[in-house]
Amino acid sequence: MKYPIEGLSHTYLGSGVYALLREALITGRFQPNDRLRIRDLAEQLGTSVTPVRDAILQLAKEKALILKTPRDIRVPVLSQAQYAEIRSIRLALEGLAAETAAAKVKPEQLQMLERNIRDNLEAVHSGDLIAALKLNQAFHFALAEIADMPLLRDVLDSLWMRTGPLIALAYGDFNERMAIEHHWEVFHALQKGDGAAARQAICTDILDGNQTMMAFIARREATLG
Amino acid sequence: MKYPIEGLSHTYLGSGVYALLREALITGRFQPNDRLRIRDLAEQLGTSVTPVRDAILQLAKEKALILKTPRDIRVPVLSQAQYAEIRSIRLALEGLAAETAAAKVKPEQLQMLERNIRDNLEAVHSGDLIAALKLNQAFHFALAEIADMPLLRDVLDSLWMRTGPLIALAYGDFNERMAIEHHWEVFHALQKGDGAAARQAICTDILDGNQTMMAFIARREATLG
DNA sequence: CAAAAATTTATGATGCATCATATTTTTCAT
DNA sequence: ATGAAAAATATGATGCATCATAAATTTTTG
Repeated sequence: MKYPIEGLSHTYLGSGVYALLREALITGRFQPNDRLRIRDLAEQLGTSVTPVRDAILQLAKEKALILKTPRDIRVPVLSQAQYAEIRSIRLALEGLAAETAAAKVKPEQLQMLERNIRDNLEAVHSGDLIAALKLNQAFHFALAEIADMPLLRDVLDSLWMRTGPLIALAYGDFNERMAIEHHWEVFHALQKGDGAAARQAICTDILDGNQTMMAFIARREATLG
Repeated sequence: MKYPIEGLSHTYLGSGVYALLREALITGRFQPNDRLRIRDLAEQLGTSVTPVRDAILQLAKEKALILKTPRDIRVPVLSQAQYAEIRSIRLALEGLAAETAAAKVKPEQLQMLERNIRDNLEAVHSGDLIAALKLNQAFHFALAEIADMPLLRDVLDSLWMRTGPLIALAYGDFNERMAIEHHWEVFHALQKGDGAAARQAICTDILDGNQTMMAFIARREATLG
């Protein structure tokens, strides 16, 4: 697996490495409990260790990576409790974002959302898991952007990165279809400017598939000790 | 001003520097728009630049510091919009924490809260601003801990760090008393196990003084351009 | 052969030299 | 004196050498 780093913003190699690792986490290129090595990554990326180290320290701060010991860097394995907590936080924050978005959404943003949902449907039908995961993420983040809440958006980003490896793994394993019908409900609620309905819909979307995921984690915990 | 770094966790000078800078931000030792220099800090702390750089990059990622240009590192100035957004997020998350805490709180935790409130009252009466700020913060974080939501706690921590310099500045400027009477309401709600009341009380606490703070920001924005 | 000890290896932390660039100061022509 | 140009300075980014330590491997010993 190669990660070319061509053409990345100069004056900040570290940011480029960060972005690459982040992407790899969200699209499941790394799996929970995978170990990362600064030197290896640096070699693959063709940089020195410094930018890689910067990026890894940042990801570790967000808990998107774990420094089990000072030199054992791993993709974290989420416990059921951690997954449940993230879900609770997402319900609160994405609910807030959706509700706020309903009062602020502009026509072109609705168009953008509609486009996203259609693309996502297509990706799901054609079995392109990575594309579907990215579009799903984009939809959720879009609500925070429409709500004009960039800080909230950042918090979501951080939460998402932590569940990324697990989600990708689960969907990859099950071959289960990602369900996005609730995105339409969110869309229509925004269209009507109905904040309460938008909140309700996005929360349902988050809760949808929750049982399956909790069961998946439970099974993993049982298997791997 | 000296920041001794004695006796800090070995195997990680960076964490120590991070903790010191964090503390300095929250207690108002740095003011909004202050510029920080890696080399200066390294010298004051008696370390090399590497750990300082690590810490600063981390703080920048959390937006507790801003890299205006790659080499102009500053304490961010919050706009009214940013302050308002943080307030909205805090209402959602601390509300969730308080509500959850009400269902889980243990007697010794109630004692701890009571102790915190009494200490805080004392600090306010004796005019010890720094102590009062720290105790206030500890109270809010305690709710997340009682709710057993460590991730939420981390998010709050990050949000708090961003408002820290502003709050400290505002209170220092006004000589206004920090009001903590709502902490008692939270306490009694937790005692009764009344989640809704706990949520209500902590939200009121957050909103209390909100007008004053918004006005303060507005005045600053007008003054400083 | 097994357990303990010693050695080697792997790997991140730290410090620091160098580089590029932004900022400041100085110089100089008008 | 003024503004432009040039030089000097300050400062973060990057790469890398070195260090400390944990992990793995080999050797030794009973």
